[in-house]
Amino acid sequence: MPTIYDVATACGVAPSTVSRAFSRPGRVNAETAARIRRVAEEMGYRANPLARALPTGRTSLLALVVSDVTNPFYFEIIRGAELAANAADYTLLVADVYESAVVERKALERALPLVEGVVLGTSRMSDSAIRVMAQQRPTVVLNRVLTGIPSVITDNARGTRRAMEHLVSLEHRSIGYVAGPEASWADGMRWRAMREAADTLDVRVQRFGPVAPTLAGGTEAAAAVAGSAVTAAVAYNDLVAIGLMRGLTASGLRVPRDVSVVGFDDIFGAELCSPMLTTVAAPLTALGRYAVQTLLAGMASRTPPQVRPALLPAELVVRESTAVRARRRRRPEAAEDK
Amino acid sequence: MPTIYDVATACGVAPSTVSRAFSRPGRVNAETAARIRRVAEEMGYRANPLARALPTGRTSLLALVVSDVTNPFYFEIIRGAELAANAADYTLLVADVYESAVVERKALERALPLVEGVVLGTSRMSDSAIRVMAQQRPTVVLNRVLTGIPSVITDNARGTRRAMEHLVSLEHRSIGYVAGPEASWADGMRWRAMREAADTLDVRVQRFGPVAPTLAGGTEAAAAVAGSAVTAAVAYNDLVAIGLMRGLTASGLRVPRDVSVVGFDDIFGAELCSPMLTTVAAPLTALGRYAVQTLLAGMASRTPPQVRPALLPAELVVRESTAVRARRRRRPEAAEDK
DNA sequence: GTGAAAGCGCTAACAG
DNA sequence: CTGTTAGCGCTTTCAC
Repeated sequence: MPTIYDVATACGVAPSTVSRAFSRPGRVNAETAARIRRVAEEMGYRANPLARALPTGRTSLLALVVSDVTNPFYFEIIRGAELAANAADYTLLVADVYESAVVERKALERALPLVEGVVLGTSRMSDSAIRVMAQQRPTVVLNRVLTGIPSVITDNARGTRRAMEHLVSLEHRSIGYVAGPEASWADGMRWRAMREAADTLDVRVQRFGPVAPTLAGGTEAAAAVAGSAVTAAVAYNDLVAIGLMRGLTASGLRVPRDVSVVGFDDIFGAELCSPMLTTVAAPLTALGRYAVQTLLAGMASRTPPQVRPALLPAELVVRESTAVRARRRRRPEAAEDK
Repeated sequence: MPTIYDVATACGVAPSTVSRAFSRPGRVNAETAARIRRVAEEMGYRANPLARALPTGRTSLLALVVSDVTNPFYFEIIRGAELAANAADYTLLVADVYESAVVERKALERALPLVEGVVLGTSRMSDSAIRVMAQQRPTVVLNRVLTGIPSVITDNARGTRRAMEHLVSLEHRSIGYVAGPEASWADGMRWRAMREAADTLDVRVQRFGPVAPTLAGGTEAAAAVAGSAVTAAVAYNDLVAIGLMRGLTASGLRVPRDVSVVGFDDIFGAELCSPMLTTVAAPLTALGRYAVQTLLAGMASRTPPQVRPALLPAELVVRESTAVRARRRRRPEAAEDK
């Protein structure tokens, strides 16, 4: 690997001139600059990023911390973030923390000195812990609002409203919500939006759960939903929705004929199930992309950037799990046992 | 951020002693070492990884290049790789290359000077390009054999045999294979293993396709499969298998009552579909883990490591898409049109 | 516009 | 066992 010195001697100039030719092309004679670049090219010279980073701190590395790489929710987010990072000539470091605040701290400790900024995807750390680390490096949080720290979130309220309007247009008048983890900020948001939409649209809503945000969680909620008067249900997320459909089917109901089901997020898998899931699609790629763009912007301007969270629009994707309410709700066999 | 100098003066020793206290604890007085560590701890000293890497080249960074982060096939691989990397106190850099050889080169160019080694997951680069980059940094390839370069692959032959045995035990005697991309090394492997198993087990096999390795590809193949005498089909991968089930269902056949279907890989989603897919599960996490362990081992010993590819066992996961062959094959409605 | 020189924070000989 | 001395390759004043 040739160094800047090799190029310098080959060009008959000082190393500092070579350096300038790359970092500050304006401040060097156009001709010499061109010559230097050409020679460097010929020699196959590549600046050593480590050596550059040591005096300047510019590592061209950004960290994206995800709570679980294995969760389909993140795939598109990672993709979007990486796209934006690469576009700005940054490399993205994805750290997986297995849903553990402890691992998250460790991963951050490891990565922080290496990166110029970090985006926290659904962090498991406390607000105060996040604030502490935000002082060390520019930070953007995803799916969480934290006053003083830039964040980008999905417009769940609007998405929920769209879902409700859709169900109402399908003549549903009594709609259930299968709640996710109590601690989830998104869950609170969604349930509140549902109640508001219910008021506006003049329909009844009923809350089930909370359940774990998994297939099993959804299945677990099926009995209660089946036993209720509800003709449609919105679930905390797609996994819960799919589990719910499965449980409903197992207890003798048909989706969507007897009960319509709507999920949240539109993860990979929402169109793998049968019936394919109608869901409020989170702008996953955009979320990732916008998060790093916000981060980059904040890094560029030394002033603390936008204080209010960026709201990215959610969109309702209508597939097969929702249909016009049946004239009469068929009683599930399972419910008769009770 | 305190530096090594701050710790040194605070302890009344030379900086090099502090350095030694951390990197070569044996070569320094146990007492002073302890004192240094304690003081460092108190001051919140953290070695600057950049500064350490510059003279030594030890960045504690490994790269994992995946052809598409968005492909569920990789989730577990990434998880496994990250686990192994972290266990060895390395950080994993995941680079997504959007199925493009060009992007792959670029990503590698960016990451190579930063990392100590790289694992290539289903690389889109040519063999020779891979060999060139393998000279720059220790390399391990996944799902591909490349003489001279360590690789770790799934034991597809055995997995295929298990699938065939399973189908035969279910009384199937005529089995189809829906082929994936011609260029796929795994595809050739699987089809060959099927033919061999067919000989051993005395059943007939028939090849369909090739189709794209996607849901649509599978759906596309459904007509041909439905029109054939085959009572069971093995698909190139899970996505194709799910698409196939869907297509079969659409043409009036029932899975598994009329046709049994088996996939490959056991991606997230294989148990989301209905019926849940019986599939030859690739040891995804193990693949990732073993790849970085192999890489690390190769980096430790200066001798070029194991030359023959590591074969990781595949396992048949029986779910709902396979069943005993029906007495008589019901003719699909669609097939009668032909 | 260009060269010289002083580091960035750490490691690795080399002496003592 | 410990201190001294050079760097790693690049950037950045500061002079000229």
